[in-house]
Formats: sequence, C-alpha cells, structure tokens
Amino acid sequence: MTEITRKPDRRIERTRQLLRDALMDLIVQRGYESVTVQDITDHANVARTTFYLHFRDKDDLLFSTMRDIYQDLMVRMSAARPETIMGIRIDLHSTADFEHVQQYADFYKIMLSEKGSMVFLMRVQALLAEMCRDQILAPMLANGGHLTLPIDLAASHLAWAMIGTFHWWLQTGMTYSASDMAKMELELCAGELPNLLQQVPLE
Amino acid sequence: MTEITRKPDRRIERTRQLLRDALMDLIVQRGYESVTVQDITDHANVARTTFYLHFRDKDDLLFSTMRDIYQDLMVRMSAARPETIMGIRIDLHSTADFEHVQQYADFYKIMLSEKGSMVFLMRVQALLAEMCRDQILAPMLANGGHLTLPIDLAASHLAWAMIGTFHWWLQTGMTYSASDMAKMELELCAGELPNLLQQVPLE
DNA sequence: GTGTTTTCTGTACAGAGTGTCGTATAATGT
DNA sequence: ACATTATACGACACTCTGTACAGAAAACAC
Repeated sequence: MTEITRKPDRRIERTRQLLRDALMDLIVQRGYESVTVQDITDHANVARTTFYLHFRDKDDLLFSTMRDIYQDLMVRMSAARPETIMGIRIDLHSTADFEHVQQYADFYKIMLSEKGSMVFLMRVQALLAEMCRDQILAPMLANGGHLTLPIDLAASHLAWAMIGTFHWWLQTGMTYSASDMAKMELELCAGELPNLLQQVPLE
Repeated sequence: MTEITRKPDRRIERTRQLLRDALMDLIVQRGYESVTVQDITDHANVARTTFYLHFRDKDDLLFSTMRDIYQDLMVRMSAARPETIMGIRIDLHSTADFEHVQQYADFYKIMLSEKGSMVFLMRVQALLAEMCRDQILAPMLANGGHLTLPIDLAASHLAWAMIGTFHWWLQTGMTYSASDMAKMELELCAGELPNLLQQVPLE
C-alpha cells in the first residue's frame, strides 16, 4: 500500500514466507519458547544469516506471522458484519471468531498453553478487547445502554473471557462445533452463568 | 510433615530462600524470561553451581516461589472463609483474592504482562479454576442451582475473568481498592455487564 | 569443644545459541 | 545482457547452560 512496498522482490517474499511457515510448523511441534532461530532457518532451508536480513529476532517473526493470520481474521469478520441491527452486532461473540480459532487450531492450542508466549497472548488480548469495546460495548452504550463500570474494564473482561473459552475448547479436544461454542460463550457472559451467580444472596 | 522433611539443614533453607528472593527481585526489575540463572545467583550472592544443587532450572525455582506465595494465599482464604452461608461463599470473588494480588502487586504486574511467563499464568489459571469450581459452583449446584453448561467450562471462565480483572487493575495503576475491585468483578460476571448484554435482541 | 557429615565455593569444560562481519555466489527486475 | 539486490557460507566474539571435581566452610551430633 505504501510506496515503499511497491517493489517486493520475489526472493524476499519467498524467504519471509518460508520463515513464517517454518515458525508455525515448529511451534506446533515443540512450542514457541524452545524453538531457536537455527531451527527455523534449518526447517525453512535458509541460511541463518538470512534470517537477520528480514527479522530482528524470533518475536519479530512472530509478529509478522500474526499480521498474516489476523489479516485473514479481519476478512472473516467483515464478512460476518451483516448480522447487525442498527450497527450493533446481534451475535455477541460471532461464530466467525471460533471458526478462525478452529482453522488455526494446532497453532492456538500450543500458543494458549504453557508452551506458548506471553507476548502473543497479550497482543491477542489487546486486540480482542479493542474489538469488544468498539464493536459491542460502545454501540450498545450509544443506543441507551447503561454502564457504571469503566468501559475498558468491561471490554478487557470480555476479551479474557473469550480467550478462556478458546483455551477450554482447544484443551478439551474441540468436541463442540464453532457455533456451539459461540452459544456457550453467550451463556457464560450473559445467560445461564450470571443467572446462577445472581441467585446467591449478595449481602 | 513427611519424615524426610524433618532435618532441614539451615544452609539449605537459607540458600533456597536467597534464591527465591533474588528471583522475585529480578522479575520485578527485568521480567521473567530475560532473567538468567547467573543473574539470580549473582544477586543472591551464591555460587552458580549451588543453584543446580537445589533446582533443576529457572522454572523449578519459580514453582518453589509460587508454593511460598500460595501458601500465604491459602492462609488468607481460610481466614476469609467465615463469610459463607450453608457452605456457599457469599462474596463471589472475595476481597481476599484482590488483597493478595495487592500484596504481591509488583510481582503480578510483571508476571501478568508480556514480560511474564506462560507457565506461571497457566498454573494460576488452573488453581483459580479449581477454586471457583469447588468453592463456588459445586456448592451452588448442590443447593438446587441449575447449569446446562459443563461445570469445568464455567469454572475456567470465572478463572480467566479473575485474571482479566487482576490484569486490568494492575496495568491501570491500581487506583481502586481491593474491595472496590471485588464489587466490580461481581458486576462484570453477574451484575451490570450481563444485564447490558442481555438487552441485545438475541435473534 | 572435637569430629563427622553435608553443603557451598571456585574453576574448568563442552555444548548450544545469538547477533554481526565480509566476501563470493546466485537470482531478480529492467 | 546488465546492474542490482538477496542469499549463502564461514568465521568471529559473546552469553548462557548444565555438569564435574576438589577443596573450603559451615552445620550437626555427641
């Protein structure tokens, strides 16, 4: 899009893609932290020195990989956008989110485990929180909804809740469908679970 | 308690405590992953070789540190236990949890950030989930509460929600008190937020 | 206190990984 | 075909790990 990106040498794109793919493969096999730059370049059939021509370090490559993945997610979410009323998403947590996780299940299963990366998790959390705030909470408040809690706290809460549901889904063998999980997510955040908890005498 | 633990040489306890303290200090200063065994032993004024006489690696030392910390938490929680009716905790999320986080705020602020450790996070999550299930959800269901969702999913959800609230609290400067946060947590899981979300037409 | 046991220290070592040089080689865009 | 640019290769200094061993120091038992 920028004028600098106008001449992408084939070799550059090819090498970077090889490295990104190698990282994905190796993360699935051995977890993130234990993968070394040497592993990546070996697996990609690229000289180790070449790695440093494109990325500062392993985290830098991970960010590049994430841009790839979330570009995909954004396309998905735009496609799912139609299900809104007056700009408010009908489905609190779209099945599109769970379908995305399903598509990269092997990757997320590792990254959302003790073999994953805190850097990755915090980026995902920030991304989801922003999404929850702008696409769910803000529109609701604009349409007369009421909230005394800080909106960023509520957004953060929903983001962590989503991560939690992803985590449970992935670690228990993904026996439910993406749309089942979206329904469950709703029950957890605004249905059955809050109802149960409200039964407790509060003072 | 076991017969093996009956003779703890002073030197052993002293060295281990020095190493645990050094780890805590260095985590606060530089984050978990970037701290090396050398850093720890230097800071503790202990020979590096000595480290390996007590701990397999850095994670092993971290677990030892966690046992220390959570022993403290358990004492706190037992003290807070009285606030129950028929075995059900009145306060869904006790202020004791937030007071514990407050006590180790410097530590948690780092560990629940991109400078933290996934191993740590997953252990905390598992601990909180178990606690939520056994001390909150299970008693409620035993007393006539209804839940079609898997109880472990609900417990996991609440655990992640707590971690999320801890995270938000720590990263936004801890301007609220522990009891304020406990109230907010309740509003997020079973009060204001679910009410807001339920206003959305669901089909 | 003395003697025995155990822990700690200091050094050394092999192994692995990192990040950065040049220089030669090969592929690319025009 | 040519100039440009990326890659390969070998080498380098550096850091960290985990283990081994012999001697010094501390704790324990009496």
